[in-house]
Order: sequence, then C-alpha cells, then structure tokens
Amino acid sequence: MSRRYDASEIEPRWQRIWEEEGRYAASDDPDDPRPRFYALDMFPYPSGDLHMGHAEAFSGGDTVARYKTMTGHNVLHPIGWDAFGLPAENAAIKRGVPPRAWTEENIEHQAASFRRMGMSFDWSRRLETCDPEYYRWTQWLFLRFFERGLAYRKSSPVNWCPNDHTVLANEQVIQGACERCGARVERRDLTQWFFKITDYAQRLLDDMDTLIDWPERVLTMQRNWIGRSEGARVSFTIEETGEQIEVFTTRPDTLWGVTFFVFSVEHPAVRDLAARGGTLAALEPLVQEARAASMTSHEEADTKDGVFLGVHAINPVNGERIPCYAAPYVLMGYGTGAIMAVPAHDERDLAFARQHDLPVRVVIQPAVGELLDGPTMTEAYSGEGVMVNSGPFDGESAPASIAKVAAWLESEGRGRATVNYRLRDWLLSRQRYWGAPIPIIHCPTCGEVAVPDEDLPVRLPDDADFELGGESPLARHPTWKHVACPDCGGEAERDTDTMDTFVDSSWYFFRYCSPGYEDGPFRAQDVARWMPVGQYTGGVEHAILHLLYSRFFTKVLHDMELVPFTEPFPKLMNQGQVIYGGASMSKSKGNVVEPMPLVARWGADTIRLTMLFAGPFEDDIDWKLVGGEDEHRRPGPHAWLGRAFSVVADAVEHDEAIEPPQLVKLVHRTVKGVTEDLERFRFNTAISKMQVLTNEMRATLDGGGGAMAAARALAQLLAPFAPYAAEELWRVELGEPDSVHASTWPTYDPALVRADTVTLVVQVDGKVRATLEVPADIDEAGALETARGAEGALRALDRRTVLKEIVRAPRLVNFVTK
RNA sequence: GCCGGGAUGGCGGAACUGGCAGACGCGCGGGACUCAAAAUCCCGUGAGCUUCGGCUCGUGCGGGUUCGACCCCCGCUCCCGGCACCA
Repeated sequence: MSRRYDASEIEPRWQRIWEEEGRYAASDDPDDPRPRFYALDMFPYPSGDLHMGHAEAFSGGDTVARYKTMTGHNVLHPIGWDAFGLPAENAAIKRGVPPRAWTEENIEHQAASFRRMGMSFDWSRRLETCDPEYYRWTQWLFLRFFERGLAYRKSSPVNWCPNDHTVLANEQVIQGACERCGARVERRDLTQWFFKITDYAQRLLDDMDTLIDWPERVLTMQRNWIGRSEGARVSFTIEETGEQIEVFTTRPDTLWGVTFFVFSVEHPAVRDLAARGGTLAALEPLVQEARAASMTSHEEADTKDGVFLGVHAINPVNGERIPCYAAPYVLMGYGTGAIMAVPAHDERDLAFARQHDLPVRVVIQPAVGELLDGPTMTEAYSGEGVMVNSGPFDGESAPASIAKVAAWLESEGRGRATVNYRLRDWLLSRQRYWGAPIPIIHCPTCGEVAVPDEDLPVRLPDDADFELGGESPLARHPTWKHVACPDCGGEAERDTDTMDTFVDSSWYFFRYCSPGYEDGPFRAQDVARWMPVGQYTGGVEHAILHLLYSRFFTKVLHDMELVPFTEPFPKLMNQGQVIYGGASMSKSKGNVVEPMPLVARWGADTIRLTMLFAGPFEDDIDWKLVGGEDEHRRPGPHAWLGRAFSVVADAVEHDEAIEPPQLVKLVHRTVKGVTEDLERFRFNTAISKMQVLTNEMRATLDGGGGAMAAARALAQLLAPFAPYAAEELWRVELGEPDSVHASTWPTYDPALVRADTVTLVVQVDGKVRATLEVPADIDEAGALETARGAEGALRALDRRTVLKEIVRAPRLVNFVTK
C-alpha cells in the first residue's frame, strides 16, 4: 500500500542532487525582480562538531530562509565561521596542533554536518574570520576607527585572566570570573587598546526604540548595560589641601543631607590625602584587597568597611565641614570614584554611618504625619517627599525638584546637571596569538603609527611558540615584530597584541554581501541592497556582547558614510537553549546529547521537526522530555513523516477519486494557518496544523475519497521544515519535474477558508449548556431563536427567569438569570 | 535588592481581539493484525460524581471588574534568566 519512509536513503540522495543543481545561491543580478531577503544566523564558533544548540538555531533560521525563497524572495542565506579565538590556541598548547589546522579541521566537520542537516546555505559566500583576506579588512576597519579617534591606547586597570594569560573586556567577566574558563579574574594596570563605544552610548540607547522586533529581555539587558542615569556633578573642596573633588549624584536634592564623604580606595587622590591625614597605614590593607579583586566585582567587600582619611571636605551648598573616608563600597569604575554620603536617604550610606557613628540628617520628609528621625531611623528613605533643612529649597517636593536644584548649582558655579553611563570603553587588546594582529607600529620617534593600508594584512606568523607564560607568542617571536617605521623609516616594533574576536564578529554580516571583494571590506551598493538584515537568528547569550558591538560598528560605518542605515538587525529572534533533564548540557554532568548521531539514526528532517515542534522557538527545549527517554524509540515526527508518505502515496494511487469539499476547505485553512504561523515564527503550531491535515487526509482516503490537492499542498507546506521529505514527496511521489524548494508557496482562497457553519455555544449564566452547529451567517435573532430551542438550555432554564440575553452571533448566546 | 520572562492534564505544549480550556504530539490503557514480537492501524485518556441523560470542580495563590476571565486590574507565592554596593 505505502512505501516505508527511509530517511537514510532519501536524504543523502537529495543532498547530492541539490548540490549538483546549485540551489540556494543568492542572486546579485540588479535586474532580478524579486524582493531581497537577508536571512542571517549567528555564525558558529568552530570548536568540535555541531551541538544541539546549533541544530535548534539553524533549523529555525533555515525554515525562515526556505519559506522566504518559496514566497518569491531572492534570499541571501550565508554561512561562515567565527574562527579566531582562545580554544584553538589552547588546543595547540595541549596537543601540539597548529591553531589553524585545528580550526580548519573543525570547520570542515561542521560544514559537512550543516550539509547533512539540509541547510540551504549559499556556500559560495562562506567566510572564515581567520582567513588573511578577511582579517585584512578587520585591520582596515581598525585603522579607520584609529583615524577617527575611536581606537585609542590608554593605561588603565583591566581584567586579567591568569589562566588564559590575557586581558578581558568587562563584558567577558561574569561575576568576577573569566567568561571562557571560569578562572578568578585579577586586576592589572596595563596599557591597552580601546574602542570608544562610550561616544555612542546615547545613540545606542535611543535607537533601541526602533528595534520593536527584538525580544524584550535583550533590549532590557542592553539598556541596563548602557546604564544611563541622569543627575549632577558637584564639586567638594578638601579643607586641608584646597583640592576640588567631584562627585556624581542622581539625587542633588539631598545635598543638604550630606554628612560625610567617601572615596573609592582606588581613587587617585586617596593616597596623598591619607598621607596628609596620617592614616596611610590603615588604608593600605583595603588597597591591597581591592587590587586582588576584579575590575567589575567587589563582592568580597562589606558595605561597612572603610577608613577615615584624617581630612575633611566642605559641602558647597552649606559650607559644612564633613569627614572623608575611603571605602571599598565606592567603585572607581563608576561616576567619579567618590561620593557624597547621604545616610538618611541611601541604604549603603546609612549602613556605613551606623558602623562609624556618623550623623544622619533627614532632608526629605515623606509626608505630613510620618516624620523621619535621623538618629533613630533604621531604614534609609529614598521615596518622594518634602525637602527640609535644605536652605533655599525648604518646602519643595523631592525628587521633582532635582532639575531646579541642578540649575541652581550651575548658576552658583558649584556643579552642573549631567548624564552618567555605566558603559565603559571596549577593551580590545588580547595578549594571545590566534587573532587579528593590531595593525599599529610603535616608533620611538613617531609614536603610534598606522600600518599603511597597502601593507595589510599584517599576517600572523606560522611559526609562533604557543607555550604560556612570560610574553605573548607574538612578542616572543624572534623576528615578527621588528619593522621599519612607515613614517620615518627608523627601527620600530609592531604592536604584538591581537584583537578581541568580537571585533571580527562585529562586521562579518557586511562581508557576506560582497564575498571576495578586494577593494574594501564590502561594496557599498551590495550592502545597501541586502541590508539591513531581514531576520537575525541566534542565542540570547549574545544579548550584550556581539549585538551591542555590532550595533556600534554599524553606527560608526554609517558615520563614515559607508552604510545608509544605523541598525544592522531590525528583527532578532532568539532560540531557546536545548537542555537535558532540567539542566544545561555539560560533559561533567554527562548529559550531553549530540545532534549528528541522531541525524544518522532518524534523519535530519526528524531532528529538525522534533526541535521546531517541541514548543515556541524562543523557549528552552528539554531533550529528555521531547526527545524521549529511550533513544531507540521512534520520535513522533518520524512517525508523522511516515504517515505523510503513506497518505500521499495513497492519494496518488487513487488520484481519480473525488476530493471532498471538507478536505479542500481544510487545505485552504491549513495553508492560511501555516503561512501566518511562519510569519510569526510559530513553528510548533504550524507543524501541528500540518499534522491535522495529514490525519484528515487519512480519514478521507479510508472513506474512499481523493486527496491529491491536499497531498500537493502538504508537500509544499512541509518543505521549509523537512526539506528532504518534502522533496521526495514532491518529485518522486507526486512526479513533479522541478524541486519543491523552487515551487511557489501555495495560496489560499479566503472564500474557502470561511466556514459555512460554526459552533454556537449556548450558555446559562456563563456556563456552557449546549453547542449547536449553525450557519456561519446566522443573525442575532436567528441565533437567539436557535439557542432557545437547545435542549440543554431548556433544562438549565427550567423555572428560572431570563433577565438578559447576550447574543454574539454566530458564536455565542448567554442567558442571564441572576 | 533591581530589571525581564514565566507558572495550563502523567509530559511538551495549544487556546489569535475577554466567548466550547486542554488543539497537535508524547506517554499510558484497550483492541485489530501476528505463532509471537516489532512496526502499522483503530478506540479511549483533566479530576470527582452519575439514575449514563448528565452534574460538579478545574489554567500557581487571594481578591476584583464583567453576562462571561488562562486572557484585564490589585495584592501575593514560587520558578527561570540577566545585572548586582551603579551613588
């Protein structure tokens, strides 16, 4: 009756044929009339083979790309590799394999797996960031940033990973530990390269309003990371030295409540002040402790710790003399590294005040009748209220008065309104080998000199020594760094650091538009045609790092007039994680499931469908629950594909049988539903609708009816999800000459989608008492009439008085009796 | 602590604008086919009660709005994720 569904035979056959046919190449023909669509997946990092996360993300991305192709778009669906980075270098150290060899091997492995998965990539645009023809342009972009003052070198305290022997960006430090290896991050003072992303803080924030198709959580994370706060800078004078020290505060309305002053222990003025006040010995341990901690996290410190510096500050608003402290709870990395302490209205200041017996003065009273008392209060009050003890501002309501106070400070020359951001400049130097060398030459006479564009790329030497310790591999290389200065010709040295790999990944999506272009990173007209990206798909782990950096790069390129837009990815879709047994997969837990063995066992289509059917794309998938406890048990989607083959084969066998109108209508409804679901990336419900169609086809065929139109629609609707099975159904079972993936997405007739009859629900007091099939175009009177006659309603209404009738023809009638 | 997202059968999930809660699938139970098993197909499957007609309860908890609430409002609990002394 029906042939057996055998993915292991079907899939490799079509994979080969598709490659011979050269499908999936995007057209750069400017006369191609089709609208363009750029379907982009976050490019993978080549460590080992594909994992379940890749399988999930790329299954979704490929479904979108294939759907867009079938709906008449000229689709750009490229693939490449984020190929620089530490794991390659660590593998080299551990196993003696050169980083390039290790990387290439993994890439070939992953590329083969992607092909096996049936991904519709345009392989002709494939790129790798470790290719000199790619990093040449990474370096070129660095030099453009350098020219514009957006790449600069400075000495600053930085995060140092003692395990990976390199510095890290703030974004790569998670709770005081290295994002990559988990080692405790140390603080070091080093001279390093930075990108001036802080210049773009406000634009990065403002333009988020246009990213309406981004997940809310990603926008929130970026907003928090940029961390804009409005407030004021106020200058305090140190009584003993006459120095002016600035603080940043979001609450200038509490200035009259300042009772002490606190420096970060790392504040540049602290040592001298402590020396002056005779408290250097007490300060020293706190300084040492801070040094040991990372840049971003001081979690070891207690808010109550701190030492008196022996000096005093003068409050500019009332001339009061207040003691100065140094304390670890004040961060050097935020604001000015010094704060005015208002213990009555700030929790941390209050804790410190109580510990050190400092006065607490209330300057905001909440409301009449609930007066706060400084000496006895146990909780700081940061809410709204009326200003008291605040000189000219007594009686004003706070914090509404902030703008007024800031204006007053400015007119008095004691401060000014300002905006502060948490965002720091992007530290991009890495003291490692496997990255794009920073194209700068340090000349004893000319200083920092850009490598001339024509000398790019600055190539990595093949014969570096990767052993850890001492200097970085490039610094240690016997000849590599020695060059003549491009300006004066004198002896000079190359910068021996490489760039953070996030620099490579901040522009790869532009390169896909102009693969192999030799006169720049991309051709402006190619980018203008293809971009911004139509749909970007990838993991939420890039919510801050990659996505913020790429937005920054795009804005800089826009300012350079190289691209006509300011946001690269207007639409973003985050797939959920694939976990196992409620926990993320990890070797140490022994719960890692690999996708490729499952593909070998059940076929790529089944694995793709299992992932997309398991739930909403953005939700996590627990493979233990959806993949089945027993790996030998046939997955549900595999059984469904088997049924699909059997119904299509039956339909063909009985193609002379009449296709009943209910089935034809269901086909149209299914086309409509699947189309709408795809537009909203609701893959799970799209698949369920196809399953309903399959079930109905089975029933129809069993009843002697035909199902040819349904079979054709099913093959086409299935194509974006299960490309191999759909192709087999289309070309082999249905005998179509050309690929299903080149066919035009089916359309539906709205007249056929509309139902002739609908279910009328009859309620009594909101409870369902009967359901009746009624004509879809029934009017209110007819609906009411019909409902009155319903048996269930009559019974329920027995001896009750109907007070009101709610009629919503044709769906519902509700009799209200009380 | 702050911010964001959640909580629906044994399980994954569905319910689009406030109108039949549980689509579809998994699992489980029963049956057909088979010497048998696997595969496949058919039927059943929220809970309790039932005179087998139905009835009652049911979407984390407590209130509210409404003819009607998984959906809207107020107050909680718990879970997941992010940030975390941000002045």
